[in-house]
Amino acid sequence: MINKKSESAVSAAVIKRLPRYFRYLRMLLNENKLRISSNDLAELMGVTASQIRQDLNCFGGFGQQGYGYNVTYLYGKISEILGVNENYQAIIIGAGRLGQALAASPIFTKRGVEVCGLFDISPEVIGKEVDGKKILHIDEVKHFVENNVVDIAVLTLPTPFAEEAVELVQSLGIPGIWNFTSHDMNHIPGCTVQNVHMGDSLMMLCYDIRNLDNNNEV
Amino acid sequence: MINKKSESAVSAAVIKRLPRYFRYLRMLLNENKLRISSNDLAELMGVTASQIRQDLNCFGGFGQQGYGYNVTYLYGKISEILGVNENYQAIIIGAGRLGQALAASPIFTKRGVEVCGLFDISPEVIGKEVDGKKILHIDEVKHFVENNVVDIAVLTLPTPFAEEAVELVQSLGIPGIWNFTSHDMNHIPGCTVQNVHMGDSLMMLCYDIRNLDNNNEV
DNA sequence: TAGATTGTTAATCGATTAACAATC
DNA sequence: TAGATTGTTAATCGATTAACAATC
Repeated sequence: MINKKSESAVSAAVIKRLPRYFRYLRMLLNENKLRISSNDLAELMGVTASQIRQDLNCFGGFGQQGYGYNVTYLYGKISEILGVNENYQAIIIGAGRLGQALAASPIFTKRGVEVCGLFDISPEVIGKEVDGKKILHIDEVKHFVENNVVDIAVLTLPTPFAEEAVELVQSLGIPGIWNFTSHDMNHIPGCTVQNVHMGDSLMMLCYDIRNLDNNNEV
Repeated sequence: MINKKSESAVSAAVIKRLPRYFRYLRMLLNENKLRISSNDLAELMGVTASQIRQDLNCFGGFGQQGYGYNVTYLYGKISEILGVNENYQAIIIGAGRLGQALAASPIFTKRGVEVCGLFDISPEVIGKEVDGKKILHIDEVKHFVENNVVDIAVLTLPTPFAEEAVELVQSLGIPGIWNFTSHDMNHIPGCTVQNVHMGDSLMMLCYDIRNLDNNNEV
């Protein structure tokens, strides 16, 4: 059983780093590294050992003085914290190129999430099979959610339909929204949202390129 | 001409917020709002007016006392800062479902970036046209880059090939990497990198769902 | 036991917010 | 001019880093 050390929520700054720990620990496991100190992990990841120890201690003492951290154990704990073993079920709303790409990729299964349905409005894609699942008409989603547990709605439809989709997801009582549109979604009552905002990432890249070697005049 | 106010670089925390300002200002323009105060914008975006004024002042005084900000002018300035008018050229390395989805989406053009080439190794996709551009064999990329200005390499190939791809991009002298693999890319000499890490986003979503209503026992 | 390394407290640093003088 | 709102300095808050006592 995992409990936060206190009643106070763990800060977003810490949560944001957990998936990265998860990735590095998985890598260590693949290399059959069974033990690692905060110092060695810090060097590997390019962060401070202090930060690693502080971060992990938000959730409990996973290490052992004089020894370090057992990689298998720590990986398991972080998986638990991140809900990797919860077998969350996701539906994809908007089965265009992006929705289909995600459905066919290992991104979900690698993290213990299962895609259980795809929905769209376009007759061109409805009925098509992606990764063994048929794309259904969005009108069927209500019936589907009533008969299946759905934890996550992946929004891969065009941005102009984002607001509409949020209302639908809310009305269906799906707790998690994974938002790929460029529509800002914050504070949706009853839902928790992760905004991917790929466009923002591209713009930051452009900023960085432009400012690479002090060439900051126009 | 845009200059940072001092020689010191603007903090990453500020840069990360610029695309969001860009989005909101575009929205205001679409609504024919020609003028906005930091207070009104703050309310709209759910941040403090102080933060907005501080952020903008990293780049210059774009407002006017007693009046506020001219939306058209401010949008132009932020576009300039983010390099929207630089007409950056991107090639997509890995023209699978995700690469094709991005190439066919408006994500690039909306931000003034142009996709000038797609590359892959799979005979199944080579020769195929996406958004009017033919997918070429990766062996042709060197020749292509020698004859075309390329600012950005979009890495949409499977993670196991990420390291190889980085070396290639580096050797070609492409300054910007937009990384969609789950391979961590930091401190690549000569390159600036933006990691999308969609998987991390999905994991944070799972964490949030699991911790929605204090259900933090396993 | 001695050495190593954690867990945790204290110090530092940076980012956010508040306040207000400058000024349109 | 008076009112409004910025640009900017000062105060607060939170996050990161350093230090070290606890302990395996």
